Amino acid sequence: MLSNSSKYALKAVIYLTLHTDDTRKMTVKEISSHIQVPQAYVAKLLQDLSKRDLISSTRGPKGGFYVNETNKSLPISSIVYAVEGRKQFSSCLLGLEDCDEEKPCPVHHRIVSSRSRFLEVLEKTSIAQLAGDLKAKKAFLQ
Amino acid sequence: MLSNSSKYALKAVIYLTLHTDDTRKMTVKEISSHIQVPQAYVAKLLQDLSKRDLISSTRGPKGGFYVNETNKSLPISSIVYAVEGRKQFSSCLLGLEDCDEEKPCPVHHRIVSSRSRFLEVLEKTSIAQLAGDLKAKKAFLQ
DNA sequence: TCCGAAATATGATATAAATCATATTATGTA
DNA sequence: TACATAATATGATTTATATCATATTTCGGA
Ligand code: FES
Ligand code: FES
Repeated sequence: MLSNSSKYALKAVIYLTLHTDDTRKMTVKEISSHIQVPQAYVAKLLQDLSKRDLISSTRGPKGGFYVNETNKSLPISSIVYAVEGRKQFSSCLLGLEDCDEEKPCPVHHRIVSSRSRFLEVLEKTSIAQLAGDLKAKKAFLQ
Repeated sequence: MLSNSSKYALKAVIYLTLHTDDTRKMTVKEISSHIQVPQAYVAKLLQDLSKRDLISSTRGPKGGFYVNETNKSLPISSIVYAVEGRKQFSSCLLGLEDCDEEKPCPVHHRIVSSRSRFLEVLEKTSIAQLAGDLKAKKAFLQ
C-alpha cells in the first residue's frame, strides 16, 4: 500500500530519529548498512527529504544526515506524501475523474471510511512516536 | 491504492454485470468504448479474468464476454487479487520480511486494523452489490 | 463447407518506478 | 591553504507496469 521508496524513506527517518540530533549526525553509508537499503537509493531519498526540510543535513567531514526536534514531530504522512505524492491516496478507487460524494463510484461509500482511517493514522502519528515504540522495544525494524 | 489494471478490470466487470448474462454477451470493443479504457488493454485484462473463471466468454460470431450468476456473486477482492496479487495488501507497511504480530514494525499496531477493514470491504462486497447500486442510481461509473 | 466475427496467444513498445554510478560542491581540520 | 569527507546534482541503467499490435484459433451463420 506504500511504495518501496516510502518504505525506505520511513525506515531511514525512523532510524535517524533514534540515533541522531543536532549534535550527532550520520552518514549515508552507516544508515544504509543498518536498515539494509541500497546506499545510492537511500542517499537520493534522503537528499530529497532534506531539500524539503523534513530532515536536516550538513556536508563535509563530520557532516551527515540528522533529524532535529522539529523534524521529529512531523507526521509520517509528510514523508510519504513527499516521496510519492498524496493524490493516489485521495483519488477514486475506480479511477473516476474525481472522488466525489455527490457522484460517487459504487465502491465509494463502502470504502471511504476505512481509507480515511488509514490516512488519519499516517497524519496523526509522528516520527517521534514510532521511534519511541522502538526504544521501548514495543516494535522492531527487522 | 489500487493499480490501474485493477481499476480497469473492476470497471469492466461491473459494467458487464449490468449489461450481460448467459444470453447477452458483449464484445471488447463495446465494453472499452463504454468505460473509456483502451481496447487492447481491457482485452488483455478480460482474457486473463476469463482464463481464471472470474468472468465468462465465448468466441466466434455472437460471442463476447459476459458474467453469469456465479461470477456475479464473487467478491471484488477476487478481481483485484487476480490482477495484481494479494501480497502487497498483507505485507509489512515498512517492508519488513513478514508482517508479524510477535515482532511488529512500529506502524503495525497503529495501522493494521484500518488495513483489515479496507480488505474486509473488498472481500465482503460482491460484484453484484456494486452493480445494484449503479442500477439504483446510488452510484455512477463516470 | 466457407466466411467473417469474435476471443486467445503472444509479443512489441512506451512510460514510470526502482536502482546504480559519478562528477561537483561545501566544509571541518591539519 | 590544501586535503579528505560528506552531501548534492545529475543522469544512466534496470525492472515493472501500462499500452499497443497482430497472427491464430474458435465458432455461428450463409
Ligand atoms: S468516487 Fe470512487 S472512491 Fe470516491
Ligand atoms: S509488521 Fe509492519 S505492518 Fe505488520
